[in-house]
Amino acid sequence: MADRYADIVLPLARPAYTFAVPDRMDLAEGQAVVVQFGARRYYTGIVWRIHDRRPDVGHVKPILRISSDVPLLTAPQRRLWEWIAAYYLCTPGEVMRFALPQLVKPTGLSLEELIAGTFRPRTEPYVSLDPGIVDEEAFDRTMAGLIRRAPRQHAALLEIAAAGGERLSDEAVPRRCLEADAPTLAALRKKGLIRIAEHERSTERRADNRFRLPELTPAQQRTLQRIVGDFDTHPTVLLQGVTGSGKTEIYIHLIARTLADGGDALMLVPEIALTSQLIARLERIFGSRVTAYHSKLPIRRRTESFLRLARSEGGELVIGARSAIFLPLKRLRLVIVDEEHEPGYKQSDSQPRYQARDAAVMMAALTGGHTLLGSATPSLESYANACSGKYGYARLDERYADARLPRILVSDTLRAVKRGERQTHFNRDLTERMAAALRRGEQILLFQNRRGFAPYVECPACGWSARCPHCNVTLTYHKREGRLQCHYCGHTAPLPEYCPDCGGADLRPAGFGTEKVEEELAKLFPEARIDRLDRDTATSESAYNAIIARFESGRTDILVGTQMIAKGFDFERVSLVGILNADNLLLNPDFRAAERAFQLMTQVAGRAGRRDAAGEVVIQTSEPDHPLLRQVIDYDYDAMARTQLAERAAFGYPPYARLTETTLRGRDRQMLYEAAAALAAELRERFGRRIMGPVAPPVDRIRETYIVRLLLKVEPGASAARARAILCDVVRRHLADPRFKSITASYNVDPQ
DNA sequence: AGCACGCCGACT
DNA sequence: GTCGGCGTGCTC
Repeated sequence: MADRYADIVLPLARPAYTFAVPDRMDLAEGQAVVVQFGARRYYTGIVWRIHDRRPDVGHVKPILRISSDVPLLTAPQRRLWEWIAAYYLCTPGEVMRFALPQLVKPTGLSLEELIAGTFRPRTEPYVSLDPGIVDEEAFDRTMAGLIRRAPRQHAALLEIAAAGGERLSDEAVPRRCLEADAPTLAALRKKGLIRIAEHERSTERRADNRFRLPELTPAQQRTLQRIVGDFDTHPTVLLQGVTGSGKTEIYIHLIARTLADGGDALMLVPEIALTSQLIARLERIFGSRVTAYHSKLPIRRRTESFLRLARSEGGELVIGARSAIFLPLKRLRLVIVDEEHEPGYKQSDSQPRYQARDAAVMMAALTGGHTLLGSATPSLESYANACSGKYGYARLDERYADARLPRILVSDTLRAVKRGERQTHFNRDLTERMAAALRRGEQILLFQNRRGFAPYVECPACGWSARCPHCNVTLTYHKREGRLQCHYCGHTAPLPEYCPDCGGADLRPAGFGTEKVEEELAKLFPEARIDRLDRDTATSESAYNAIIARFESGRTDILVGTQMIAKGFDFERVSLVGILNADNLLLNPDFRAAERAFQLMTQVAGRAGRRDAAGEVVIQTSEPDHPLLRQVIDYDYDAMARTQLAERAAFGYPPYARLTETTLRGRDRQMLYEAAAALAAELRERFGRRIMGPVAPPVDRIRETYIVRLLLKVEPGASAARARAILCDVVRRHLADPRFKSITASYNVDPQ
């Protein structure tokens, strides 16, 4: 028999390495194995390909053992990894690091430790009757003895017996399913009447498919039919539904159909931490079929979900963040991407820098399933795909109960200042309406796109401002700690008393964030109950939920917040929404700025308006005539899309071009810029005007490391894949120059 | 990514 | 005289 070899993907930024398959090892592609890599390191890797070609190296190490009884990856998943690695310019190993974090053990483990470190499932206490009383006679005698002197123990025993089934048995029931309290159970255990033991958490699925589905309005019904019809001819359908039209109900019906057929459904949401309300609703309908998943769960929980799904035979519903696309759903038929326009679907900070929405479309294609992209304000990429017929398209324009969209008023801050109608950050247009709303006992949402108190501290006398010594940014003033902090490297410094430059004593926090807005509101409306929702106050899911609950129950009158207030919840009593400063949204130079601004303002505006009366929205800006505002006021998505698509076409931006961003980093600024300029020149020989830059990003130094970027634009029709291959090749050769040894390059394909 | 191998400063 | 700093280089 010929020698067998296997290419093993390891969780590293390296290509697959080839190991020898021991003679009697029964190995399949997609399995996890343990190998020795280097002198002292052991890794779990994934068998990518089995073949008989010996690699051209002196020594080929053998695979040490198979480490999983279930195949960890389905065939479509391996194809997805390959696609992500090829498209987003990383290695399959980097995809593995992210997709299977439970297999990326800390190093320094001995082989024994690594092997012993195989997964231990989560357990919970289970209670069972002691075998000694599992007998009608013995049980009755015991019960009779307890009924007078220990009624609670009597009740508890009865409950345990009843939970075990019709007939008396020592079957174990989960502790959490019992009403009996801990002391009672402890007493029973002490008497030897019951046993309590840790068991693996029960994983049985409920078998029935009769879900209690929400009823659809006629409009929703029509839209559902349209989607189902479009799925016959299009693997992907875009559902554009205005805020409050009930896209979720349609999702639920589609999920129910999928599960009833024995298929799996995956629902991606942009920020899973903020969707506990949605998860609860899905659990009420689909019971234990629901798995919530995101990368902030403890590894143990993630592993448990992962293995349970790997062993499942279908009928699963996963609701998760972008990382959930990597779960081993064997019968994936439906992927729903909710709020598909959200930038959070693109992973930007680390490899793999993938766009989960696009990966979802690819995954559904690989499994022959369907993808539904849902949004009130679709990304222009998806919208263009719908217009061109690449995606199916369904629209849902009716709000529930004919709820009207809130009226939007643009308030000119400069004019308000001139007329003396501006107090701190509030125009009179806004304060008057706030006062009126408070008088009527209605609630107010205020949106400010910047958290914290003041983004910088400056000296009005000489213009000095506090900057980070390690990064090229101003330090943010955190009032509560009374310190300055760098949001990039974490450096902190005390707030100086005097200006270090001119000795001036009048250092001022400048700019404003949510914390400052909150403080000013308290002065303006001393009797109002004010709360704040941003990353600083919603530090955990429970803190977030508490703020939301206070507002929902009417214990808060005014809620100030960042984007966070635009997500998830619908508040019935909100009659007024204020956008405190639209300027930074409108004047951002990014090519996506207008699209983002429209999406954000529309989303925030959608929070206003009760079932019975239209709400009002006040947008404060110094650019009241900006054409985008007209489109926001009219809720005219189509006009926005037409304008923006025309601009993108004229200037060659997505969806009319594909972008790849190359980032160069180095500690030696001079050398970095030299390398970048030379590289750009070399690339221009190949790509001409398709190369832009080098450009220093807004923050061009972080932790003593300088950053420059180059952008490659490839027009439709040309092969973006080929262009990227050439790009990587040129960059690799260029950086091989010994002078540029300390410079690193990274890529971001389709940057957001 | 890690870890080894390899050449220059403050410690027993 | 050695312990250890982190700069390059390799891992089937």
